[in-house]
Amino acid sequence: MSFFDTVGKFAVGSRLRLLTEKITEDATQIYQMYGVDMNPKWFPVFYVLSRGEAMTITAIAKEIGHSHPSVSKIISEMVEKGLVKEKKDKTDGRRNMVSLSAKGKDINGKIQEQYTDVKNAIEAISANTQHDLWKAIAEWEFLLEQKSLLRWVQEQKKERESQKVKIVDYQPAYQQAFKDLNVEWISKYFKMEAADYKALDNPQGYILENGGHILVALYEDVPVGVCALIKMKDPAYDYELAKMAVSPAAQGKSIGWLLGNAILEKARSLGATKIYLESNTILKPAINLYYKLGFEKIIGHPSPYERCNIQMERPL
Amino acid sequence: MSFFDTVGKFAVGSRLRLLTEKITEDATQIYQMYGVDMNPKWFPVFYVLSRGEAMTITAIAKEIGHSHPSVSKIISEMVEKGLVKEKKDKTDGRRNMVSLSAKGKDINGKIQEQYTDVKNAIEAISANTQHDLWKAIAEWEFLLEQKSLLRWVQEQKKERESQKVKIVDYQPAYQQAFKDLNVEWISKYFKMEAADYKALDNPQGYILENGGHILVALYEDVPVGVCALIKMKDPAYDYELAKMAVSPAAQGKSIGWLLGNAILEKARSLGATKIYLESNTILKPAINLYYKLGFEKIIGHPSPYERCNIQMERPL
DNA sequence: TACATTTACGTAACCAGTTACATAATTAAC
DNA sequence: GTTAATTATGTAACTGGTTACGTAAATGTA
Repeated sequence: MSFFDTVGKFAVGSRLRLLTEKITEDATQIYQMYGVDMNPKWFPVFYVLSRGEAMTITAIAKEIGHSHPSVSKIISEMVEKGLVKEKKDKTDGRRNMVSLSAKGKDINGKIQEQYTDVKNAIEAISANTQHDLWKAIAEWEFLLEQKSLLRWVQEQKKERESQKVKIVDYQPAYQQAFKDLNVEWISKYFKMEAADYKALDNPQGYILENGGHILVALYEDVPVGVCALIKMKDPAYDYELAKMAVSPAAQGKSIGWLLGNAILEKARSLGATKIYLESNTILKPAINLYYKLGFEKIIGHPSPYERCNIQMERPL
Repeated sequence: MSFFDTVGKFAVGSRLRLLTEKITEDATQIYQMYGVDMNPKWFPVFYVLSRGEAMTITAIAKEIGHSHPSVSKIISEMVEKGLVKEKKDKTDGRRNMVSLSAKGKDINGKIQEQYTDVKNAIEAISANTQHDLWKAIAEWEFLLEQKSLLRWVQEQKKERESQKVKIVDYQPAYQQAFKDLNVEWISKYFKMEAADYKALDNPQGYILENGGHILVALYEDVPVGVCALIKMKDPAYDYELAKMAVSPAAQGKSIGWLLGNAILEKARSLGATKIYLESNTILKPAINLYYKLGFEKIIGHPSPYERCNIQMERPL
C-alpha cells in the first residue's frame, strides 16, 4: 500500500477511512473479552443513556453526531436485546423517551473496567507517538467547523487563478472586449443608454483623449475584465471610476478586486486625490466590491444615467 | 455534540469516522468545481492507473488498501463512464488488465490543478494546527500494524488484573484449593499418582513440617493459584519447586509469573542457592513460564513421578 | 379557531465499503 | 498426467451509516 506515500495529502479522506477501520475492527472482540454482550456500534447511544436520564431519539442523535434514523435503528436493536426501554412521553405524544433497562444498567457496571483499559491502551499508543492524534483531530474538527474543506479549496483555487490574471493598459485591440463585457451586464440588468454607446464605441476619443484611462484584465491572455477612469469636469473630483465589467465566466478569480486596486493605483500615480463613481444597489456584488475598495456612499450628486441610484467616493 | 468531551478516548473510532465524513462530504462538489466528471470514490483507483501501466484488479486493490470486490465494482462503474478499458491477459486468462482510456487520460490532465489546490488547502489547514494530523495518522498506522488495538487492550487488562492478585502464605483454610487446583491439571493431562495424594491431602505434614513452603495467589480474595517449595534430600539442591497450579478461569492475569517470582524470592530469603523442578514437555505454557523464570534444562536426575520427562534448575 | 409551519420519529431506499462464496485458470506436487 | 492447492475475479449478501419521505403531534399565526 505505497499509495499514500505517492498520492500525498490529496487522499486524507481515504487514509482516515482505513485508519478508522483498523481501529474499529477489533471492537467486537474487545467487548467479548470483557463478557459484555454489546454491539460496538451501540456504544455511543449506550454511553449517553448510561448517565441515567431518559432521552428522546433526536436528543441522543444530536449529542452523538448521528442522524436520527441511525439512532432509531440502534434503539430498536437494543430494545430487542433488552438493554433499553421505550416510553411515550405523556405531555408530548411525539416523543419516545428511551432509558437503560435493568439489564442495561447491569452491563454498564461490567463495562467500566473495559473503559479504563481501552483508555489506557489508547494512551499507551499515544505515548509511543510524537504527534498527538487526539489533539490533531480536535483541531481539524474545529477548523472544518469554521470553514468547510470546500471553502478552503475554493480559496486556494482563487489564489492560484488570480496569479494568472494580468492587468494591462488599454490598446485598440481591446475595444471589442471593452464594449462586449459592458454591454453584457448593462443589457442584462438595465437598458443601454445613449451615453453608453458613446463611451463604448469610441473609448479612444471619448475616454482616453479626454484625459482618462482604461485598464484591462487578461486571464491566460484573454480579456475578461475592464475598467475605466474618466476625467471629470466637477472640480470636487479628479476622476470617475466607470465601465467596470468582469466576464461572468471568469468569476471567482478576484478579477474585480485586482482591477479595482490597479485603477486606484493608476489614479494615485496621476496625482488624483478623490475618485467618484455611481452605480445601482441591485448590483450587490459590485457595491460590495466598491466598499471593499474603500468607497463610501455619498448623496446629492447628479447623474446623466437613469440607472444610477447610488453615488460613492474614495479619497486617495 | 459534547459527547466526545465526556466519553474521552474510548470513542476514538467514532470520532475518526465523523471527521472522515466531514472531510469527505465536500468531495463531490470539489470535483464539480473543476469540471471533472468523476465519483470521489473512484479516485484511488484512478490515481494508480494514471501512472499509465495496465494493472490487474487485485494489484490495484492491494495498492490502495481496498478489498478486490470493491475495486471490481469501481472498475465496472468507470468502464460504464468510459474512463477505463479492460483487456483479458493473453498469457493468463484469469487476469483482467485495466488501464485508462483516452477519456480517462484527458481527465487526468484536467485534474492536475485540482490536486495542487486540494493539497495546498490541506497544508493550509495543517498550518493552522499545532498537531500534525498527517504524521499522527502515519504513526498510528505503523503502531497498529505492529500490534493490533486488541493486543494493546489485552496488555492493559492483564496489567490491571495482575495488580489485583495477592500472593500470601499458605494457611490450613487453603488446603482444599491447594488440592483442587492441582488435581484439575494433573488429572486432565495425566493420572493422579500415590505421591500426589500424599502431598495434596496433607500439605501440612508432608511439605510444611518437612521444611517446605507453600504460597497461594488470591484474586479478589479467592485462591486461584498455588505453588510449593519442597525441601529436598539431594544435597545438590535446596528446594524443589512443585505443585504449581493456576486456575484456567484466571488465565491471562500473569498469575503463574507472579507466583513463580514470589516463590523464588521466598527461596532466596531462606538462603537457598539452587532450585530444582521436574515437569513434562506437553505442558508447553508451563515450560515456557519456567524458562521465563530463569530455569534451565538439565539431564539425568531421577524422578519419583512417571509423568516427568524434563528436569530443570535455577541457580539463585 | 383554523391553517401553516415545525418537530419527532419511523420506514424505505441508497451508499461505500465489507465478507462469503463460486468459478475458472494457473501452478505445484506426486 | 492427474490431482490438489493457489490465484484472479465476479456475484451476492451483509453492515453501518446516510438521505428522502411520510405521518402525527405540537406550536405559531392570521
